[in-house]
Amino acid sequence: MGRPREFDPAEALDKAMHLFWSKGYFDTSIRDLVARTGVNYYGLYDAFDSKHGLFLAALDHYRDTVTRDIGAALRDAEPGPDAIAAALTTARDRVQQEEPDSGCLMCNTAIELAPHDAEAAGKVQTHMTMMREAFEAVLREAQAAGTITADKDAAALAEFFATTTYSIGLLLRAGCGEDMADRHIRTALSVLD
Amino acid sequence: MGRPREFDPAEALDKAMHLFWSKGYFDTSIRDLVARTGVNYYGLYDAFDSKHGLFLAALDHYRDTVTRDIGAALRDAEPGPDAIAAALTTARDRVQQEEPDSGCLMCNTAIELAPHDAEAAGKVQTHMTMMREAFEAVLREAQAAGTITADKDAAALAEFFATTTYSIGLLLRAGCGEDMADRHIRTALSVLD
DNA sequence: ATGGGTTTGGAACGATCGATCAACATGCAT
DNA sequence: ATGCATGTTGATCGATCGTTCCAAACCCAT
Repeated sequence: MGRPREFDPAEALDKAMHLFWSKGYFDTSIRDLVARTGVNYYGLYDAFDSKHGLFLAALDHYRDTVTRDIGAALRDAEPGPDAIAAALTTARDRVQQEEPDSGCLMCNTAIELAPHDAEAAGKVQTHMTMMREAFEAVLREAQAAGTITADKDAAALAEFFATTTYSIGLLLRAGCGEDMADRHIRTALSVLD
Repeated sequence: MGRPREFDPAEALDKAMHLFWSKGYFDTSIRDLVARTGVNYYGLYDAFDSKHGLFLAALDHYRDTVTRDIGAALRDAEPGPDAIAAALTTARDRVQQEEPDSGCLMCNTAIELAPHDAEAAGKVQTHMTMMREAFEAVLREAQAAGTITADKDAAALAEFFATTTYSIGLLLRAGCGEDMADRHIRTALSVLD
């Protein structure tokens, strides 16, 4: 009983994630978050404990939405170079449908917080590992199917493409433009030739 | 006449650069800078105008030292795959001799400030262009000398390796370790095969 | 030796930070 | 209809932010 809350925590988290995504952790204030989410101070603290707690929740939400879409694009295609290309271009698109120049939240967090925030660093590491494993699974399937030559090191390639996904976020956040991101994807894919 | 200043602005700038490099812009306070440089508030403001001015000066100083070393490694080697490899491994070393996990100041700035700070974004763009041009010059020489096949797109490769240099900073700052950076370099170099 | 001009060291400013709290609003259980 | 538990609202907290300022320290020109 008691008064029911007027906001939807999931919706608030999504809005908070987008703000952190655009402005980063330090440059986003609680007041900014209150304004963006429409949720009052008490509600935010009740649901997420602290600014830091809200940020960690936003990282999880990012993994469950944006990263999920990239993984889906990777697995939906026939295992081979096209699947890798689909994942990378999906990363580009998924990140560009955001406010311009937001980049990738995980990449942004890796740089802004990882060296000085163990919890955030852990989320980034987990994310990076997830990406690497997803790429590696597809690469091994592709090698089994013969769409990628078997003499290549699948583990090393998986790491490389996971890092390339981050690089796309980096390029877009740096304001280099979608064209440069595309050229980077094309060149990166040539390691499969 | 008047009392002579007790500190060397160049030395102070170098110390400030290392602090920004490690902690980023927002998480570094003027008080931190005063403590690290040993220079008083007045001296810092007199020499660099503001925290932002000091940061921009630090970016220039970074270009003139760290980036310069990478460019030197690139040009000192025989034009070809080895020169590219030398530049990338120098980037790795030059960045690792810093406090662990500092990464690359330009890459860090691209992500932390570029979308919301036009001046910082300009410095990053200039830096990126410098790197790209340096790689492109060497790649064209290598193609002329025959150490890299002439059918490859030197401009696209130059962009790719400039981005790869940033990626190395990203990996190291994310705490992925030097081994992963090495594997990334090795895989990236395979686009030249 | 002394006066004038500059730097030093750190106190102080207003603004804003993350976080808390108390007064008020609200809706369910009775 | 009433009481009570919960949510809302926005003022407020102490800390810290970037920046400014001032008195004391200092050196050089005279």
